[in-house]
Amino acid sequence: MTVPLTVSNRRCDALRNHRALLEAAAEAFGQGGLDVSAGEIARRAGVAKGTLFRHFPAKRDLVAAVLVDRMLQLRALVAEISLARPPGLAAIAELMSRGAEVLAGDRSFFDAAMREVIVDARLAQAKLDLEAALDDLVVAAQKRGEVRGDVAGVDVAMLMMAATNTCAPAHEAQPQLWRRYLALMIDGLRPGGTTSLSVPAFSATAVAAASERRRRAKTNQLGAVS
Amino acid sequence: MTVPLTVSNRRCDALRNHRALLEAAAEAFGQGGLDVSAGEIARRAGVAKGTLFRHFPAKRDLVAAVLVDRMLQLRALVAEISLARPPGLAAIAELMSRGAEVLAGDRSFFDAAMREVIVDARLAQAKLDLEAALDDLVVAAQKRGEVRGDVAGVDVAMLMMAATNTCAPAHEAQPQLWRRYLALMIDGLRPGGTTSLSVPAFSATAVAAASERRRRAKTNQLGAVS
DNA sequence: CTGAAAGATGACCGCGCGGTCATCTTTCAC
DNA sequence: GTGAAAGATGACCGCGCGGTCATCTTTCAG
Repeated sequence: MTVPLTVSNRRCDALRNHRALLEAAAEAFGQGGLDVSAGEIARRAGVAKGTLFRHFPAKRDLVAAVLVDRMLQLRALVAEISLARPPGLAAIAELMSRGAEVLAGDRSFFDAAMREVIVDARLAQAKLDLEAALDDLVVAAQKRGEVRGDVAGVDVAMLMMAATNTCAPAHEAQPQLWRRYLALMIDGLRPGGTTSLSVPAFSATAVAAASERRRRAKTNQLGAVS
Repeated sequence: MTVPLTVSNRRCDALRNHRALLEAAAEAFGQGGLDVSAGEIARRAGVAKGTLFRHFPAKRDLVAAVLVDRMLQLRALVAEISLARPPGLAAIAELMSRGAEVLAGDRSFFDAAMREVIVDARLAQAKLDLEAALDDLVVAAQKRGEVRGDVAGVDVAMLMMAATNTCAPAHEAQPQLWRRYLALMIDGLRPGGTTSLSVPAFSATAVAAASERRRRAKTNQLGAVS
């Protein structure tokens, strides 16, 4: 029996184009948000539009792939900081700072992409991994009394996004602006806060469930008409 | 000489349609963001598409008009709280909470609209008024030692937007989620923070200048080609 | 070297958008 | 009541988008 020598069963030119498309998409989305057209991305990657849609059947698949890359990048950042630093608020502050740097480079792509509810198995897994790693970091800091007890890992991600997204319109004029608001938010993580959080943290599953509910409602409505 | 009896020199049906369009646009943008089409807004207002473009020559003029309304609403909120409460962090906290309620109802419209650099005299004036009122509130709280000395009025607005915009994707599933992050941010406003802000606050003029610079660069580039 | 399969190509499609305009309707001063 | 001007109308336009497909090109096992 024959065993393939290459790990991937795809042709080498296909692999090259796939990588070029991902790279071009990451750069284009980072500069212009989700409004960058598929044709423009194909042009930047040096391939034809048809090739793009051969590798990514719909635009949202390309978006999902770029998002997965970003998630893995953030996940690696958490791992790096967890190994290099004692757990605590300082480690979380460094993570937020360097993580926000990544997000700020994306302009509003990350934000815009999160608004679309994208169903993609790898993306979901990357999200779960990242959130779990963040939870570990937060729990360790809480045990040392450096972070208030009522926050979770996902809150750290939300605050990073809050700082970078809100400053995205000013990115050209004030590229470091997000640092200002991130600093305020980090101080808000200290224990001794006077304001009760009063609401549970962001929940991706709750969002997905609501989106699904709305989809079904719309489908039923359309079905009743016809 | 004849003196007009009506304050406006427009016909009464035109006034009615103008108001209906503004109302429909505010509701539609609040539900679906800037992507809601002009045709859809006209339909909701009960007029034809041509009528919309008679009152607002371009879609961005309609957006600007709705934004001005929101700014005035927030401005009135600041005035109300300034009169009803002693100045201090508690007053700012209430303002942020009630202001964020307004913004959260808009979903991501406010956010999306701020990303487009809209040149509109009345909008610019409304922004300045709002910012000045916020500055007064913050300065008073700083004098009482309840707010760290290195924040400004515009920071309060930025944090309100940060909390609501970041939670906008979850609005359906967790309509109160923004309260959680707003609470963290308010605690970050207290004095005694360990993190230096290190960057000046958001500046609308800097953003406008950068946008203008980019526009001129692009124009020159196109001009050189032809 | 060869041929068949995998991949690349770009002209093409339908759609819905922002915006226009010739034509019809309403208002209101006189 | 009347006429003229202001306003309302909706068919229409050009555009650029996401996505398709018949045709041509490249790869690579045998």
